[in-house]
Amino acid sequence: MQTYATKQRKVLLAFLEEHPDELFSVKDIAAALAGEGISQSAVYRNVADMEEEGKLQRVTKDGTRTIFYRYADDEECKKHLHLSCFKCGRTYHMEEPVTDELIRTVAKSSDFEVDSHTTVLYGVCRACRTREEDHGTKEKAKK
Amino acid sequence: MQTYATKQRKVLLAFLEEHPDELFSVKDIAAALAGEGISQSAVYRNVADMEEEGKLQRVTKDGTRTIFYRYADDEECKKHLHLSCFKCGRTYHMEEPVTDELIRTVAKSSDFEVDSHTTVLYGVCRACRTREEDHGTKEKAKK
DNA sequence: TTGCGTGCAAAGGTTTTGCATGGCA
DNA sequence: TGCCATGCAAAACCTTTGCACGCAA
Repeated sequence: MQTYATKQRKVLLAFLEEHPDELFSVKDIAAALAGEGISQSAVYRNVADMEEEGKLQRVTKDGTRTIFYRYADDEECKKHLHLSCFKCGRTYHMEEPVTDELIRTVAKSSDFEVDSHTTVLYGVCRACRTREEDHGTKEKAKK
Repeated sequence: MQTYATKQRKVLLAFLEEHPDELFSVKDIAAALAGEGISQSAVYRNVADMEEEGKLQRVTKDGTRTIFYRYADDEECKKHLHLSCFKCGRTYHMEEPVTDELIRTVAKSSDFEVDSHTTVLYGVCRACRTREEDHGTKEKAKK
């Protein structure tokens, strides 16, 4: 796996490295790289490889049944868990000590070894909560 | 949404209630209910509704690109997070106090509100770890 | 030169939809 | 009776594959 560094792989990798923390479906990637000389099947094959190699983390997004990916080959990122806001789609990085504590806690209480590469915590980020509150206020004000 | 209690919905619900903690793809459900007089499209439509209503939790399973669902309408289950073992696929229920603590910790450290309905922690359960160790031992013994 | 990875197009699956009909309230 | 939900089949999508060719090592 990943024996040749083809032009297509370089293009894909470069694209992903330039957009860390963003979520892409295979389709998104194919569309973004449409002019770069990489076919749709090459995207599929490479994404599948990269997921196996652990360079991509799979993330789901609320409404759709589609699977999204996030570039996750950063060394630092391997040490902590990620938070994905399902309002804005932004990715947040949990602090390492907090991550470690969380993993230890679960290990102790449930005898379960959480895998930080596969696991993503979903919820709502600060920015989105604030925005909602504002909306709420405005809505009230209107009435 | 969910205004009529049709025969098909009852069948689907009954099936899911009988198999809590198990993961099903839409296809699995359609297959299991093949003889029950519910069409594939009805399964699709109902599953989509139920997911929106929060009765089903979406879970990913390693290899495949398929999305699985877990019945999650139990009142107790709404109070805690779930752990999904990616070796055996079993679901584990995190204790409520631990869940609360985890959510509080993340809220405090990252200002992020974890949603226990959307979030699933993936990893390896005790049983699977033990099994692997055994294998390891056996492998060594062989050499 | 060797053989992996690519592109293309076809095949294989999965999910969604339109429309007429049946069944719940 | 009035509508919502279903079934069926077609359409729309998405993903995988076979094969010949090009390119990295």
